[in-house]
Amino acid sequence: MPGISSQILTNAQGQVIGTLPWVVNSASVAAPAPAQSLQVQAVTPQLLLNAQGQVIATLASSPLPPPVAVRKPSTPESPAKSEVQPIQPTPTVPQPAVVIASPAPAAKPSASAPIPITCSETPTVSQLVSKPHTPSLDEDGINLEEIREFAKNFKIRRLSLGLTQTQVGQALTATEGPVYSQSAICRFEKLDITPKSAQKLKPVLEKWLNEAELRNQEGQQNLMEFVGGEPSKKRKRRTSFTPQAIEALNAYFEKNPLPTGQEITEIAKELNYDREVVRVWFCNRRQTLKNTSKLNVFQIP
DNA sequence: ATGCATGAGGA
DNA sequence: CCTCATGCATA
Repeated sequence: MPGISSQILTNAQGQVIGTLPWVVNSASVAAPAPAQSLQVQAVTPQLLLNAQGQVIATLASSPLPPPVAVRKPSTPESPAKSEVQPIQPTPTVPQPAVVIASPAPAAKPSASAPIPITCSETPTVSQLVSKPHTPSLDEDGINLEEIREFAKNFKIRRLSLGLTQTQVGQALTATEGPVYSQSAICRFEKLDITPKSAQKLKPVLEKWLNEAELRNQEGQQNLMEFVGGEPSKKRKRRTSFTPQAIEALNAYFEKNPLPTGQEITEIAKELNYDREVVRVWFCNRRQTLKNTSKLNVFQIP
């Protein structure tokens, strides 16, 4: 049915919540599309963002001048700045070789440049010598700047690939090594985590992203495609505190963020909530406070 | 994007 | 019990 493209609607997390048929200029769509087995998006996606920069929709248009597409010989910018990584665990996985349910690898004879990184900069002596750098390391000697830099770049590059946090999480499941959820991706991007966690995630995401970009260049967009919703363990239903309860809890927290077991019991009885739920509330409150006062305090996204 | 839950590890 | 790293579920 030429002339009709689909419009995919997603929520803030990039989860597909619906699709709409969309009629486009029929004159531009007559592509027989020979090699098209079962993938949905072999096109360059265009993202629609809201005020908060969240993806609210994805427009998939067909054969039109690709805005942000393949570019391997030239390097318009230098998103990947050469950076030294002091303590890289050096994973013993030489080639994880992303294994996804893809129909056929399809011989793509086109050679690809594995590492499109180019340093066209000729550093001057002064640059080499006097590098103010301001490494701003944290208590554990973690380079916060580097993390922030990468987090920012990661998001940009992820969006350039037209991928959502959810998709990255799913794709990660298919690859070997550590796996992280949409939540983790989200928190990493906004640095709503401890520097320690961030440092752990960085290599994983970096490696994955590089491979994803490579696939993209080769047209092999079959990086993901997996909706395998496997049954998960039963979980206690999330407690929803009333506004009054929240208010009371916050008041208690201000007075004493670390109540004793006895105090917890009293508070729980007072507010008529399960004791364990109240205890966990305090734990989470303390944790949230910590996370949002580290890497995050310096930036205002 | 975030709130509550889970589970490992440490006193 | 606490902290920490994470994730499911939900707003």
